[in-house]
Amino acid sequence: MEITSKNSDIIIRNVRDFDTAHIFDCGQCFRWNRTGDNEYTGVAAGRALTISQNGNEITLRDVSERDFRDIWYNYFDLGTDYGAVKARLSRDDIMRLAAGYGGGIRILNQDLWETVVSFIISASNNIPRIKGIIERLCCAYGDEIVYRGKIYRSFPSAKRLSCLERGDLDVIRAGFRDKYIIDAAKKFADGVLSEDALNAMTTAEAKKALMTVSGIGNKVADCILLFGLHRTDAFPVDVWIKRIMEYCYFGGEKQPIEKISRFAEEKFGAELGGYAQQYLFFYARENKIGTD
DNA sequence: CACCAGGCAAGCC
DNA sequence: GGCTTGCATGGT
Repeated sequence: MEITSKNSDIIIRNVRDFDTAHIFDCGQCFRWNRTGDNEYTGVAAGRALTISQNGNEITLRDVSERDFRDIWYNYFDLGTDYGAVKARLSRDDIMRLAAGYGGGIRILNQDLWETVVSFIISASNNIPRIKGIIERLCCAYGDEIVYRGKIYRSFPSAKRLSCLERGDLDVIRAGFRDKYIIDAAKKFADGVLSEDALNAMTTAEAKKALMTVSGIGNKVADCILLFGLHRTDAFPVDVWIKRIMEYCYFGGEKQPIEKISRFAEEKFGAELGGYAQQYLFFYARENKIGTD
């Protein structure tokens, strides 16, 4: 992997295990949209970015070297060897298939607060609508970001949302989830929960702490652990994972979620669970496993 | 137009 | 402690 700066772009050559279509469509993030051939534009960490890919060459448009080093390198998890992750997972035949199919997936290092709210919104919802609600939330309460002549909006802070009153979230049409967002905002703004404190905890402790927020249950907590705290031992079991696990590992027979979680823990272990989950989720959704 | 979506909390027994 | 039900809204 070689990183160079050209005009105001950052170019990454000979990148391996990186595919924007896989990364942005494996269900981990909600603020990236296709804006052209092999091109996506999104907002993260208070910055907007257009990224395009041509084979194993990546271009980040109008980005300073400083922002690349301080923000995007880590955001795209460029320091992790996904080839090694896939090699270890591929000792299992099913995982070899899934990891081959979504071979360019990377688990982004996203903002904790944004993942907290995003996955609270995800409960009993579909992905297009989740994206719409989050976009309306940012438009209503995020800060303006000007990038390449267009206006984008940052994800609003916990402090900003914590002082909202009942009804202020009507405009985002989040349904019954609006009260959960406010509850989470108050806990994070007051410091009852904080990233530093959560980072100091074991995964099990952090999960328990997250679940004190109304609207964060078992599954949403696992998503926050994996996507917001980068705990790759977390293995969120949603309807898609449940279906593909039943289909692949249980002869198509229905299983309780708890049993699937235990099976994954034993099979993938603490180090590979989260990665396995992403490859399976992408494979299941792209191939509509279990929907007919 | 039903059905259901990356579930959860509250209310039951 | 396990099981059932209501929840807002809109995508398919």
